[in-house]
Amino acid sequence: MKSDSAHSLQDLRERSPLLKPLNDQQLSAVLHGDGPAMVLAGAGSGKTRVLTTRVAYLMTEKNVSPNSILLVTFTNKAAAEMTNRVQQMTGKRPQFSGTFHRLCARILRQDGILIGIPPTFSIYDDDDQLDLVKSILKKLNLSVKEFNPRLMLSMISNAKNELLSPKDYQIFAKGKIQEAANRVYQLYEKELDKNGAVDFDNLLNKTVELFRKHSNILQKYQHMFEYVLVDEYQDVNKAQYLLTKMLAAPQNNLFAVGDFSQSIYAWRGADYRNMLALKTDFPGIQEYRLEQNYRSTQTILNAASAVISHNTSHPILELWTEKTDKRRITLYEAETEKDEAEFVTHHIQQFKKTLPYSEMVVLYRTNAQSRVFEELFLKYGVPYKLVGGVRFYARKEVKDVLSLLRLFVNEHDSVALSRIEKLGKKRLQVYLSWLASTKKFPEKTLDILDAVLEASQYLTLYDERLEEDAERLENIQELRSVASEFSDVPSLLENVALVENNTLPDSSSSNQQQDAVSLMSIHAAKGLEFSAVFLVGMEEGLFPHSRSLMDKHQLEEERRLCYVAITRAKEHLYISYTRRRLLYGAVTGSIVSRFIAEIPDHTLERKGGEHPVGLLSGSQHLTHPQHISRRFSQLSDETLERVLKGEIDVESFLDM
DNA sequence: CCATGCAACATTTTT
DNA sequence: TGTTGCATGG
Ligand SMILES: Nc1ncnc2c1ncn2[C@@H]1O[C@H](COP(=O)(O)OP(=O)(O)OP(=O)(O)O)[C@@H](O)[C@H]1O
Repeated sequence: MKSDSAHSLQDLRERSPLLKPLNDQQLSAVLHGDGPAMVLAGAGSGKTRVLTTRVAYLMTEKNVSPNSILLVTFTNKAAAEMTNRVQQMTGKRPQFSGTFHRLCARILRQDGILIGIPPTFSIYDDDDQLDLVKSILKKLNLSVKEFNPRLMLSMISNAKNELLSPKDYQIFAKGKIQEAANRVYQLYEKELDKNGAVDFDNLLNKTVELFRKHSNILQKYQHMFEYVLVDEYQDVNKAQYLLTKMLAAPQNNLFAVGDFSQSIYAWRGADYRNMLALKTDFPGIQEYRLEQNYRSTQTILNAASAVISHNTSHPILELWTEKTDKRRITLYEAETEKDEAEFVTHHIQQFKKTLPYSEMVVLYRTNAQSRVFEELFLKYGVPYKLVGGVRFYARKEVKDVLSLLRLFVNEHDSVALSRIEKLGKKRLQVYLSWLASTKKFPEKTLDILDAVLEASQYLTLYDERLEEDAERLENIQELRSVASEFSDVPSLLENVALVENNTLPDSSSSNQQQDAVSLMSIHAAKGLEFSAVFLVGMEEGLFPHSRSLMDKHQLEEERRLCYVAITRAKEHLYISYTRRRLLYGAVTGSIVSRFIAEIPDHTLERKGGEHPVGLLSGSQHLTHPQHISRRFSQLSDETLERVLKGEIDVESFLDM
């Protein structure tokens, strides 16, 4: 198959409409026969196109049953998009197409009982996890002042990402903080067990455990999934790596696609070196490369590649393009974040003459930055769509109602229990006895939800005449309408836990429009593309984020994030930063991001501010000594703490 | 036992 | 800035 000459590739393209829109490199990858393969390719080179086309090709030309295809991606959105494309091409959908977490949830519902996980298990999100950690700290008589629950949780999560069980961790834990984390971890896992609950990390880890302990179950799934295809492989963690390896065996029909330079999830255990590990674990693996970029102009690619070339710890894949549009990247120095947003809004309105809003996006490092843009968009009537941010399902009233439902499904869920208890002991008692004494519950999900609301008298907590309460009640209505779409409560709960940060589909009219500008974090933009990209807030401390300045690897991850941001743009790229910015309510002087200095000058066209870029322009303005010194002392304290705990090695500490 | 108010506090990124 | 937790008072 792989020895096809260019001539017969052309033949194939002629014969199959499916294969027509592919270049030679893409086509060879799609046509890969059996056995392991990986596609290494930079941004916009058609990795996703190759993946979806290969699935279609397997199903139509190779007579592979859709039921034996496993297609894994990292977000539900990407999964939906891929499923769609495959369905358009073939009219069929793979047996499974979704995230690792969803796959694991499904497997554990089915077979988790073998390792003590009941089919009714609750899924704990980070709020639930934090609640659990806090309650354990209390139980252990450890002060939350001394042992920050968030820190405890992240240490536990890091351990889990390394697949360290509580027993394993016990051996490594050294020093006060780690020993405390160790004690918490031991209890934490016990509590999860008792509660019949699984946290995000355990969805993956417990599935690995299940496969290791019960080879017959593993075999069942191996048999089911003859072909395993994974997108964004640079972002798999240890458990995900093992899962793909286990599931692909014994035929090893593994097809992994990725780009080192787009690895942006190291902070949650992802490791791009897993892509290199494939070469060791599958010595015969066939490697494909795609080098033509179809998305961006040469100018944009030049900028992206100049930035990423400052990274030294991973390979960088080359790209070229035929889009030779000479338009330069606009760099704008804004006075304040409001000025920045005005600038962006103005240009969006200009672009509207030639582009739909949906082809424009504002990208930022942190979700908090979306606020000013929302305000100005509202003011100027620009329709927008906020992706991510304050999660609908993280809102208090929504979580409360979900906790009521969780208790309905799983009475052992102590986190849900104490949440309801906070609403009043009596209310909890009444609710529990209703659960215990009711013989027959309604059938429909929505009817159950309504019965639950009635029994708990939850709605009486709010007064619709108060603005704030009215909004909460509205959110509950929204949840009701979501509920009505599910056939049973467990699947409602699972979806709510696993579906990524859907924004509140609130009533503000600008949210309802289909043609709208997107507002999202760079992380959320991975895999997407837009004609016009506004990359905002390019300031030291914000991007790269202050919490990553101390470690070389974290800084490189920020740079990869910058690469991802730049490469989202098809034609127009606007980059901006401010001279001073409101941070937690206080004015702070800003410093231009170092990444801007890494972009070649000739690709840029400067607007705003008269000061040369790359200097500390604006920083002499309006500095607030208190604020700055507080932030700096926090930084060094925390750094020191991490060095002491061994999270940062001494060498890189001295490097800083 | 519960509601209310104020102060401290914290903030990256998300499955 | 928005939230969360704690202290106060009913
Ligand atoms: N052979 C081709 N001819 C024309 N356009 C193509 C071709 N291959 C891909 N494209 C287009 O290039 C763009 C980028 O493709 P795709 O999203 O698959 O790239 P990617 O490598 O997955 O990108 P990223 O790494 O950013 O996720 C898409 O708009 C796609 O339709």
